Amino acid sequence: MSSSSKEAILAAARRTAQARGYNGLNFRDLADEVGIKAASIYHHFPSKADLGAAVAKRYREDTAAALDAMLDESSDPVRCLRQYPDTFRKALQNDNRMCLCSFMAAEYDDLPEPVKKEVQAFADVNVAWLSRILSAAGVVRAEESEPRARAIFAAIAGAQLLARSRSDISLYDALIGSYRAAGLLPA
Amino acid sequence: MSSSSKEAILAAARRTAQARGYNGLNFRDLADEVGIKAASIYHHFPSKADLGAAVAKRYREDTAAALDAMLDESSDPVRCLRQYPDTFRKALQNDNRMCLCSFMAAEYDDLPEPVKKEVQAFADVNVAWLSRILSAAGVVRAEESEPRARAIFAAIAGAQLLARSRSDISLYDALIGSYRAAGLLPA
DNA sequence: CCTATCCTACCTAACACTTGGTAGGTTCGA
DNA sequence: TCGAACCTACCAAGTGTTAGGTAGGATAGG
Repeated sequence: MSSSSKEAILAAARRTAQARGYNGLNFRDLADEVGIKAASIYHHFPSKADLGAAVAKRYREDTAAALDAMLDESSDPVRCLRQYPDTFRKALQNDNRMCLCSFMAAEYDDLPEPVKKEVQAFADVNVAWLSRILSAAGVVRAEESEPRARAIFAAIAGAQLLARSRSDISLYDALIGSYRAAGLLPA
Repeated sequence: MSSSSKEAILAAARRTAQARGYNGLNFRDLADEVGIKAASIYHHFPSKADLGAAVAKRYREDTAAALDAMLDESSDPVRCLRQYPDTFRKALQNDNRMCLCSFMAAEYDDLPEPVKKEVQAFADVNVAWLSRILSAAGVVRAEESEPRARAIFAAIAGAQLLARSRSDISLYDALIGSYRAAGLLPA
């Protein structure tokens, strides 16, 4: 298959970057994981910056697809809103990993320009989706749905970060519970 | 002065780590900033891990002192609660930097054990302070003050992260405003 | 049908550079 | 004269990246 190695590189890079960030990526380890040599990665990606951008782009696309699939499964926006935190929970379940773009947000100063763009695009996808759902659910006034979407996105990213720093997924669950109790998320 | 270089190293390391993380620290650049040679840092800190732990410890102590000073200035807990987000805002104002321990929470997998401990201790300090203030303010039931404190801490860290990824401090302000509007923070 | 050519996907081997860390000095004030 | 504070000079490991090569399949010309 023409793309099997390329896909394997993308997948391995995503896994690593969700644990060690963009700066934690290196061609030798990546190549080892895929079963090829470091130099061969250049056949698929012209530079580390390009690889990083490709990984972030794919991550965003996958997330967008997952969110849309959630909508397809249930047209009840409140149900979708309840399920949303699970998308971030999955990363923690996966060996205490975190959202790729949260990590990259921290690394922002060191990021090549195209990667920065992708990080922002990821946030946009999430906020747009949340905003739509909030509107549909009617839990906030129309003009408040986007600010609220942003607040929810930021708060959940923060919860994931804190839970990661304690390797404690039950802390994540508790934080989401507190967000609901406080009224940030619908109870 | 016996400690002037040591203090200068700590200060420079903190500045760098708030922009590039623990992995972004390196002895040569650090030494340049302080005006000494890289090897001389080893006179003050036996290893990078020790330096990292010392920086995080000092960061926590400084934060604890600042929070206590806030309490001294005003005994009104609601007022303190309103001021709390400013401590995170300052980092953003300082060249789009972020909380040292949020960055290190992302880098968690790569952190030496003593540094991990300090990262957790920093969160503990913040949560304990917030919890005390929330109790004093009586904005939540007593048994909810600690969970709520955690939720506030996590949410604010997330807001800082998102604002950083856009180099947009007004986004941070807007997020804090949304937290208040949603009821996570007292209005 | 055979052969020359080309392309894809990979390889080995090296490059220049950065990293944390060490060995062994020198300087200088108490 | 002793030790704190700093130095020069180095090392081994790891980094992104490049040069140049090879195996094997597709393709086209005779």
